[in-house]
Amino acid sequence: MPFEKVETQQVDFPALERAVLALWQRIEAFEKLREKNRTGPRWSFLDGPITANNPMGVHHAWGRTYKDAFQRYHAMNGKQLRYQNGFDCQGLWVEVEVEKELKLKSKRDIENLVPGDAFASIDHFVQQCQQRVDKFARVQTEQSIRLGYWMDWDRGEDWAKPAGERRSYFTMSEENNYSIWSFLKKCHNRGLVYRGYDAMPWCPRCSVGLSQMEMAEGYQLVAHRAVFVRFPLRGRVGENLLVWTTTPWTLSSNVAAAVNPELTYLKVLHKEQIFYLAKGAFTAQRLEEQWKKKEWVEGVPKLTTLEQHFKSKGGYEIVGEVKGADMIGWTYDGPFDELPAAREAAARHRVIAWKDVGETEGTGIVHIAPGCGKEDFHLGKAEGLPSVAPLDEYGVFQPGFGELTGKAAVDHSTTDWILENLQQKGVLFAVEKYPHSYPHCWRCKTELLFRLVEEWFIDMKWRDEIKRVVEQVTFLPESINGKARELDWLTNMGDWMISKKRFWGLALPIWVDEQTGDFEVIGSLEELKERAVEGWEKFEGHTPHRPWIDLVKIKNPKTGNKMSRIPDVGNPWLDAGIVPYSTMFYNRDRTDWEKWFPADFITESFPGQFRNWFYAILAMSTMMENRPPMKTLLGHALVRDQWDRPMHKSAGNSIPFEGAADEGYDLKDPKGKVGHYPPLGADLCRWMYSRHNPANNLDFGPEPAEELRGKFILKLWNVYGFFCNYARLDSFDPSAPSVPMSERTDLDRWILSDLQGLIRTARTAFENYNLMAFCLEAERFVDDKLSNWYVRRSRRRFWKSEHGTDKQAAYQTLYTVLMTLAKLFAPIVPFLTETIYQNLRTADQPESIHLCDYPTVDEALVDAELSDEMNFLLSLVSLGLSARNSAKIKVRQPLAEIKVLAGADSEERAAVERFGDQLREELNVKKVTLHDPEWGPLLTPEVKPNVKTLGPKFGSRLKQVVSAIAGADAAYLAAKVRASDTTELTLDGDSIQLEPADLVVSMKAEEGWFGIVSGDAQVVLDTRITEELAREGMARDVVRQVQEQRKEANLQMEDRITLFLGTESEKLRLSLDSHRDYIAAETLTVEWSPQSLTGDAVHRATVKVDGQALNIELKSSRLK
RNA sequence: GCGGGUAUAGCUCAGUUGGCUAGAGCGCAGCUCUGAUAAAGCUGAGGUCCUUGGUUCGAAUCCAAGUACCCGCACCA
Repeated sequence: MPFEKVETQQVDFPALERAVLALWQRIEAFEKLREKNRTGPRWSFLDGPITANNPMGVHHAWGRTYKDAFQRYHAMNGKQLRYQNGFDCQGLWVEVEVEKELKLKSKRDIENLVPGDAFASIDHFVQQCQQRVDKFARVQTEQSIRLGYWMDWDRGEDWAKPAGERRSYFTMSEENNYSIWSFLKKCHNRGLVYRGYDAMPWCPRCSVGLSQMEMAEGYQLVAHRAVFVRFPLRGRVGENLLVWTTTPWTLSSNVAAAVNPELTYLKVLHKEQIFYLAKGAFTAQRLEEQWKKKEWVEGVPKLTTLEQHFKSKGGYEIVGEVKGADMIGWTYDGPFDELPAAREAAARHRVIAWKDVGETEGTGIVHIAPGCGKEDFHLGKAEGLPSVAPLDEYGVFQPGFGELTGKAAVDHSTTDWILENLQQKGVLFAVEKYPHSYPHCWRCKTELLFRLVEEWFIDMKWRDEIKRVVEQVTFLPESINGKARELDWLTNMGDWMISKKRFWGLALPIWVDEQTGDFEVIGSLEELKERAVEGWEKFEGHTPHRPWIDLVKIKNPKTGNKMSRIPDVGNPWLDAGIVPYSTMFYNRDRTDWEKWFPADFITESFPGQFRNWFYAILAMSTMMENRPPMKTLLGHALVRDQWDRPMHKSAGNSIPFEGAADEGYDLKDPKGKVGHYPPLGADLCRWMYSRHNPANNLDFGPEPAEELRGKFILKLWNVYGFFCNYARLDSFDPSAPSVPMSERTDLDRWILSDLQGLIRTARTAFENYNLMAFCLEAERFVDDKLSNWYVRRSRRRFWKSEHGTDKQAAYQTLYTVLMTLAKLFAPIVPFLTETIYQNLRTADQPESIHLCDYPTVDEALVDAELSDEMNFLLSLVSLGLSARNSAKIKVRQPLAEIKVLAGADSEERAAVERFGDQLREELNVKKVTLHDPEWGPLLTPEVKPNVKTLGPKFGSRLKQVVSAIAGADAAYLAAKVRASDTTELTLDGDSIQLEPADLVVSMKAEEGWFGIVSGDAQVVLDTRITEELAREGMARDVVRQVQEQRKEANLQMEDRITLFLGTESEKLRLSLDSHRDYIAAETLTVEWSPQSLTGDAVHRATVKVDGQALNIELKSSRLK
């Protein structure tokens, strides 16, 4: 079976990949792989669900490459796998996109989609969400297939099935939702589910409260107008508290003012009024650090101290001090006491104590609005103060707030109105722009505000149980210390807010008796059916989503009252967190579940996940079974652009997956210039991801990609092409009997030995989830060892015309190496390796490389000694080339001799003896001599003064110092320098000190030789070029020029020629005459023409060899 | 503020349990090679392995402190 010719110019890798996809489909490669491993031992991978809300980007491909690579590796080792991909379906992110599509602006719009019919509206909206998920799940499926990700993907007819019956798992499936119900039931049985009334972070656009996890995502540095306002004290005429706030709208709901009892407060007299404020706050350089570090909002001036505020407003006088503790209980007039809603609070304004009040920001007196802040709420509760809740779910002032009613809290104009109003009342002391990090909705970027709401929580007081489970999991990569991060989160996290006042999501199975406040958690569909007293018929047949599930009512066994489901949907991390149970059908077949649980491996991008998915699966699994859901977790960092900036569609620096894989893409550089780039193909992306350190962000883009293509993909491809293109000419038969190792060359046995090392590295790397270690080693193997040494040194063995054992050995060796490499790399670059394999395989080998076994180490081929010796040889070659380079003699010019002084190591000497021929050829010398140390040194040190350093030290005495150095024993000085010792010299009776840097040591060889030293090894080259050597050098030049002309003449590699060489130069003629046979052999000349050739088919050129003109005329001898 | 991590060439990064003269790629400079050929290779310059102290025969590696950056948590008026 002949090999296909391999194109090595302009290879279209994406096209080859598409051909491989077609091949896989045609031969049903994936199905055959599953069948082959059907009864194998299990390897359980659990996919973290990808949000099916948009097309996948290149950043998703990192994790998916890992997922695929490890699965393929284990499959090649005969393991049985689940191959189940997951889609995350429910939640606000989908809702927001659907809102955009439908051009809806608020929750109100959603409920009015079908005018006047909230039920139908919600039903429609929920269906739209579901359809969006289906749409993008399909898109992502296609993209993943193109990436080469082998999963049990849904195909045509599968998409018509309910979500729960498809091949991939969908978190919107009934199985998933009801599994969460059983989790919540377990929590409830332990009394952990509770209803909380609290000031919660709230997004006024989405009309939804945010959990602690979500809060963390959305902090942004923004500047707000902060105000200093005075609260006149009651019963202390002319005296005021000075308070400060960055959210003026909350003043409308002021109830109290807090001071730190421990702090000292100043009485500042200003314009006949007394102002109280903390002593430390008066002169504090506010945000000094941030200003210095440039953590600032552009255009915002530097903050001034409070003292400066007073100065600039007409001066001040400090007239006394008072302890914070002594201020407790004072009463004051609030800024908006005239509002009806503030009536109750107005009567009770007083100064309260709060130990957390500081004096580095603000005034040391904190305005407390229990309806507008978490701390405020808890303080108010503790102090028995009323709460004023000013905002509705859209962040708009409710009735009772006078002119504020109907205004949105975060509107600029609302703040304007408030400031003006305070000004009119004469209580506004100062306004400033204040930059600070403020929470925003992570989804829609709207500024959050705090609102008093009722939400549902899981009490996380059982966090220690989760921690014990976490202890059993291996977190990788080690350097990011994932376990510590997870434990840290578990220590600090608050209770889990599981409710969302939205539409598309898990229906929280909480039914409430509104009259008594009793509530129940339903744990399954069956339980609900049993308990249902109303609405079941209408609900039956629907998925447990709004609005249908809301129709079902149950009865409170205590009171007989009807109980209704709370309208809230669930936090989406519940959806993703239950998948170790739901996707393995925990509630359906516990035995089967046990076979796959816990997962051997999960991998996701780590930023955020320690409080999201990792947290959710760990917490939920602890509650369900008190067991870790996975054994090993591999996290990876983020994909950035090639300039290390975050990728953003809007910045023009994100790369769509299709662009990277097939279509090419545009990219805007930091200067704003847009460039168009060709596609990379999936394998190149996969290799980029696999070779990268998962702990570090990856800078993805055309430049790093090109670099890798050049140094790895193309190198491998060129070697493969080299092999095939010669093997087909020679009709090499891979199934012919193998040449015994004893008859193979050292070079053959060396590359095979090092190949075993690479196999070992590969296996260790895959087992330890450290692909980088393997890929970097693989690059070195392909580049340095295979391409740059083995193939280069072996080329002539392939070219020669006779078909002897040596040629067969070379073919067999390279064939083995290529086949093995293809299998080693197959899990990482499945397309390229399949292409190579398909061309190399024989009929008796499996149809696809992915049906092959992963290579194992053959200890019989390992020869550590040979590897060491070869390494030394490589360093000698490098030394020799370096010597030639320094002596300015090009490699083409042959030289008479090289002498090598090896180190004390006997292996090094052995290497010189063993590989003398290699050294001779590679360095183009006639003779290699191993120098015996007993014959004396090859090189002697020569020490020169370093006048640059000596000049400043010795000034006018420099000349004397220089001659003293010249007079000293060079070997002694050199030894001192080598030992980094100070040298002492006597100069006119004085002793002078010379530092190592004052002396420049070089190693000199005897006349006519040029030497170089590296560690213990020394190499000297005979640089004397005799007439004969010069002639030979010229002959080699002639060969090269003729070859060049062959190429110019468009001759084929194997074409024979008739050649005429004409020159006026006597030297050149002599060279030609004495090397005629050599030139003929190298250039495939079968006939020498004594005179100028004639005819159209003659290719003519005049070139220069050694400065002399040479006429080259040649023609293909076929045309004769 | 609390906790964790990192700091190696101009840039991006490797560097296994402490062990030769600390490496690669890109970039830069100078070359070479030419039947893998619109490919490839070599050589060179460039290092306070963040700083200081400690442990050790020996530290880029281990320990402590400091500095800078990154991440996580808490983020407040």
